Amino acid sequence: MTATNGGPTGTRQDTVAAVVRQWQSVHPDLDTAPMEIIGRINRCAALLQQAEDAPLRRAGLSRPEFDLLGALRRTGHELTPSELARETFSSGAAVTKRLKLLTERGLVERRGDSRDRRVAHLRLTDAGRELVDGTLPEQLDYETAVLSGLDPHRQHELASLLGELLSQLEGRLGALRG
Amino acid sequence: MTATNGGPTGTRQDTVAAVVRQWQSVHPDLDTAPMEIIGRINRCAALLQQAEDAPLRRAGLSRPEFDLLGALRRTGHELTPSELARETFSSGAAVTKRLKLLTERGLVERRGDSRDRRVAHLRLTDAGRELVDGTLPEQLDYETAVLSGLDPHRQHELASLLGELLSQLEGRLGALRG
DNA sequence: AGCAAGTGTTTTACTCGTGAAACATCCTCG
DNA sequence: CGAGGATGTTTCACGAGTAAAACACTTGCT
Repeated sequence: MTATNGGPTGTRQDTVAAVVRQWQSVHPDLDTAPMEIIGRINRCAALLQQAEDAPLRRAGLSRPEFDLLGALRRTGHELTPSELARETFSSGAAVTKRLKLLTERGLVERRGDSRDRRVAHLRLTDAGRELVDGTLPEQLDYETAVLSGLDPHRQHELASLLGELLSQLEGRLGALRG
Repeated sequence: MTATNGGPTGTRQDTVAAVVRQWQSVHPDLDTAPMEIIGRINRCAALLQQAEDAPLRRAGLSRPEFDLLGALRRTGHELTPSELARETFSSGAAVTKRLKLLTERGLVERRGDSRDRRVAHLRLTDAGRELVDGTLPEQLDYETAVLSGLDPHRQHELASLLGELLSQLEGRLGALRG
């Protein structure tokens, strides 16, 4: 009955596998393979977001906020709101809101462009940079721990496959039309 | 300068790789390996959610709504609101709201338990079941197309690694404490 | 110069999800 | 039997994101 599994390597079943099995038994004709990737990515993302953000929350930051600060830190120079939106994959409106909060908290400073008075330039304050630099190592340690159930070889393999998928998606999406 | 890459296999770089490179150059001491998995999972999930839901939206359903209907369909029997919440990994409040809309749309029916008058039992109406059965194949076809950039062998590999990661996460998360 | 079109940013109105409290009902045990 | 606590579900108040409109400014054209 449980024939799809590779072998008795002690691998406990994940919830997505169970869901897929249910669908198979209701619609044996359907090719449910995509669920095993997409369903798992979604579920992993959800679980990781819950777990992963613990060190960030301790620093009083949400992940989107940290992403914004991180973009400023890692690029090493000022960014405009629209650049921040691109860099963090969020909408301009969301960036505006976050910037408002983060500047109020003194983590980010705003400077108007002298030539073009529409645009703003954002940079980290000292406090902001210290917060990022202090939080990032903890965050990475925590993420390392979260992933430690997978041995290094598999982690590398997974990272590489995800990279391939992602670069395909980033290149091709938008070309597809439902 | 660009030494970490495996080889010139023609693989276009994904955005996460670029972000990781930036961090490396700012903090060469940090182990950024987890980002290559977690960052990519998050980014894939975001991209997939945008793309992937096209056939669902045509059916007038959001993904959470479809997940709810799908849970009823694939289990094949009635479910209570709390079972639906568990099954779709969402909060009870969210399930209540979705059920309200879906029953108003005539896709789901509610029946009170005769013994315990607190609990409700939900089932698909004929219209609901037809909608699920009509939409799922299109959805799967679409997902297949979205993933088609990866050859079948790699898809299988990826699914399997994600399954391992997910079952680790589902088992271990909560045991970790930031 | 001065207007139209374009671009960068913010505001607005709205949707959706959440946790906590409220509500309804059941169960247990004195 | 009836109070107290547990359990299933819904309501409430709120936070966060979005698309589209509004706003502010620049640029190019005549």
